[in-house]
Amino acid sequence: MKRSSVAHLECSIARSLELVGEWWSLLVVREVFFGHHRFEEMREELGISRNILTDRLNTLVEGEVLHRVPLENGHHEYHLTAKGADLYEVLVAIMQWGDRWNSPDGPPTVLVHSCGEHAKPHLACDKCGEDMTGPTTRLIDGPGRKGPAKHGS
Amino acid sequence: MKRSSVAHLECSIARSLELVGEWWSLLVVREVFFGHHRFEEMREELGISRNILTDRLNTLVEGEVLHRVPLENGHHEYHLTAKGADLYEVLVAIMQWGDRWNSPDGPPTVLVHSCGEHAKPHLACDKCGEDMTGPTTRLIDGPGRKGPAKHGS
DNA sequence: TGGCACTAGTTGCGTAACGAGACTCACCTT
DNA sequence: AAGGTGAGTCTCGTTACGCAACTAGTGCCA
Repeated sequence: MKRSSVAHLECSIARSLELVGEWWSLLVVREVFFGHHRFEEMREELGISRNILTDRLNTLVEGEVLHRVPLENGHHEYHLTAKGADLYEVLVAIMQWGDRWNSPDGPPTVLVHSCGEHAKPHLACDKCGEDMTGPTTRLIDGPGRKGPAKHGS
Repeated sequence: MKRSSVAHLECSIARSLELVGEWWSLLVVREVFFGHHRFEEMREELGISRNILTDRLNTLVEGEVLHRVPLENGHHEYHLTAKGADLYEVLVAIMQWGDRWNSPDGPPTVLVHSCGEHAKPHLACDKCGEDMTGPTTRLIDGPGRKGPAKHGS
């Protein structure tokens, strides 16, 4: 049996994970964010096998998260597309969760904002600017739902 | 060979994925966020095999993302711990990315903020309140880094 | 131009993870 | 007592992953 697709779920989380939810995928994207654009660079940094890295890079290129930039010497580099760069918030959210719950000695890496502070980003409402934590929100069906109503409108 | 650990990476992203990065894990957490607390409920909703769901639930309980709440009839439910509830921002970030890039017909589910608007949450700096997109930030080493410096101090 | 090194893979093989369905076992219902 | 439901376990076949060895395309240097 092939690993199940989750495309039937009508859920943006499932659709995203279909593309970047495999083991290693988000870490490869992280490498590119950190400025490691070459195959061998990523391999040494992550300690991933060559064949797996090849597979993940191909998947990410097909999914338009990365694109290959040819170099003059016949080699090439992997760079983020706009879609890939937009994963920034996902990686930051995951990093912060790890900082809070899985880093007893403090965060290994800290974000600095252009305002000069060691900032902890948080989710804010783009309409009112207030904090958007779980209890302040609810879910409703959106225009992209084709199946039976799920969250009430 | 066992699937590689990524614990050596000294990275909160890697540590987080070590716990919730497996196939199905975040979708199981999503189910609990959506109010599906029972084994059969999640199984039917996700279409996941029983043995895999058993495994993922055990891993998430061990990792203190979920905990079992016993019911009077001998059964039990799975609920979020504080650590699990804190994954909210991660799931929202992933959902929004999917909304933007993988939902041509519009988002299947929409977040409504308590201010009454169909809001798109964004990352804001907790110090100055301004937007925190990639270009406005940089990374430096934090107190939890034990290995060689990586991002400069 | 033969030899060596570097980069970026590909191939083959062994092990671990996953998927489907059958089976178990406890409790509930009638 | 028979049947149904919830929550798993077991078995077995397929897929994914990890490693090491191999290949192919430069680049360099003598």
